[in-house]
Amino acid sequence: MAAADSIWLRPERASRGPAPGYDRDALAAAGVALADAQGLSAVTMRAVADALGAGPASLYRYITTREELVELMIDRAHAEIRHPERTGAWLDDLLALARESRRVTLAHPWLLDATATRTPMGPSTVGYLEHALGTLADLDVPTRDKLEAIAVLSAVVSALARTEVAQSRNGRTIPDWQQAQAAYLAHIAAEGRHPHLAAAFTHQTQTPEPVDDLFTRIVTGVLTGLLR
Amino acid sequence: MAAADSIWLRPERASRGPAPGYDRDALAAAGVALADAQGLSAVTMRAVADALGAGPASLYRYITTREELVELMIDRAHAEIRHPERTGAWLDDLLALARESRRVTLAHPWLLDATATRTPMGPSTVGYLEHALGTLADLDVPTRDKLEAIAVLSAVVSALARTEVAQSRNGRTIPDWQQAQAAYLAHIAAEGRHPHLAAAFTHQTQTPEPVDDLFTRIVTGVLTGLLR
DNA sequence: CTCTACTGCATACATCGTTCGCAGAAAGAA
DNA sequence: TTCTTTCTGCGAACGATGTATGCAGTAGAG
Repeated sequence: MAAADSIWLRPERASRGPAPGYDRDALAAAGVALADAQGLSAVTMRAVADALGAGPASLYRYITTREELVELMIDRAHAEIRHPERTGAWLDDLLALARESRRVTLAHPWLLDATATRTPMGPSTVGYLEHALGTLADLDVPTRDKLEAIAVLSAVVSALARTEVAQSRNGRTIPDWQQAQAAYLAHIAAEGRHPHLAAAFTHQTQTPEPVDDLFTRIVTGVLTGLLR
Repeated sequence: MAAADSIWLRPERASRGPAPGYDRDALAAAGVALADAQGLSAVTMRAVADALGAGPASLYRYITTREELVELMIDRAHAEIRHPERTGAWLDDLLALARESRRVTLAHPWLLDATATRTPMGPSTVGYLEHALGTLADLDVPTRDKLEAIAVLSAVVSALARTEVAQSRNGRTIPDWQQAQAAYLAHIAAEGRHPHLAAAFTHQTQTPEPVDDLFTRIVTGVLTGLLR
């Protein structure tokens, strides 16, 4: 196995030897269950092995590294993104796809951590990309602009989902770092050296916009700005 | 010290006891130097302590956790973002600020890892935000929209810088995961089940646009889309 | 001067990803 | 069938990491 082989190009089973007791899908499912319940950091090799009833070192018969396990988990989650039927109106279609992406991200918040630094490409992720490009097929702009718009769209959806997750956790227990950040910002605002920021904070007290409206408004703005 | 205290609100020196041998700035500088040279993962407690000539446990007299050290590093890097003079044209001003942000991010690529999941607020980060809001002070749109636009702008600048960093590393040695991903995408394109994606890849062979133009074009599109 | 609260730091610990080596099982070759 | 090859699960161990603890020494407060 060459060093630069994708797990998606490597055969799952060898031709010789005893039948494997597990498979990639089982590892991915166990990892997703753990991450859904306790976050991505709970997905340790030992925890996944335990969940499968396997020994800690057995996982390395299926993956070469922990990162590959996360890749499997990401693609498994991305498979939950439904591809809405095309209506012909590219903006509506792309909005529908973005909403699906948001839904799955909120269902698996650890995706924000897993895809924070890069987005590994697996079958489902590639399928998502193909569908997004298909949505824009009839639009007369350079292919380059379409790819850029899709990339920016993903970044924006992630950013929005991140703030949503942070706020939804407020209902239960507020993480230490958020409390510390809020305290510091309050101090800054009270200090008087940042008038625009202080003004922005007091303006914040109006009735909040429904999240769905906010999502639609921002995504629409970004997409129309990029695709004329 | 309460659990939810920001490092920026905690006094740097105690009133009693011997004079500290180092200070927060020295820790941050050592961390930045290590990260610039070998990436964020090279910033271990022991490595930073060694760089300072200190023992491994000494750092905890200045910070309570490794994350706080990274916070110090982030704010130190963000201090390098210059705040361009306001010309009165908000789009030009915000573009200039975005270019500064890009410049600093490319100078300290580890910022992409450090700020991937959240952006901790320190004095410099707050100063950046204040300046960005000031740039939009005369614009007649809701404050809410301005904050959103600035947040989306940051996300887009990071996303663009990430691809730039990935491509610039290509000049030297290509990381394994990039080779693997390229091989998989080539396989997908050759397979024929993803026509739009395959078409996009072949279209890619045109003469590349200068990076600065690409940056300006995308950021302009996003901002005009969001701020009418 | 005395006391108190800090300082640097050696040491230790728990946890993590990963490697190694071995006994046993199954597929292909004979 | 029998032999050989190549896989399987996995116990045990290794190196690295973030962090806690306890102690000897120092400097400002009283």
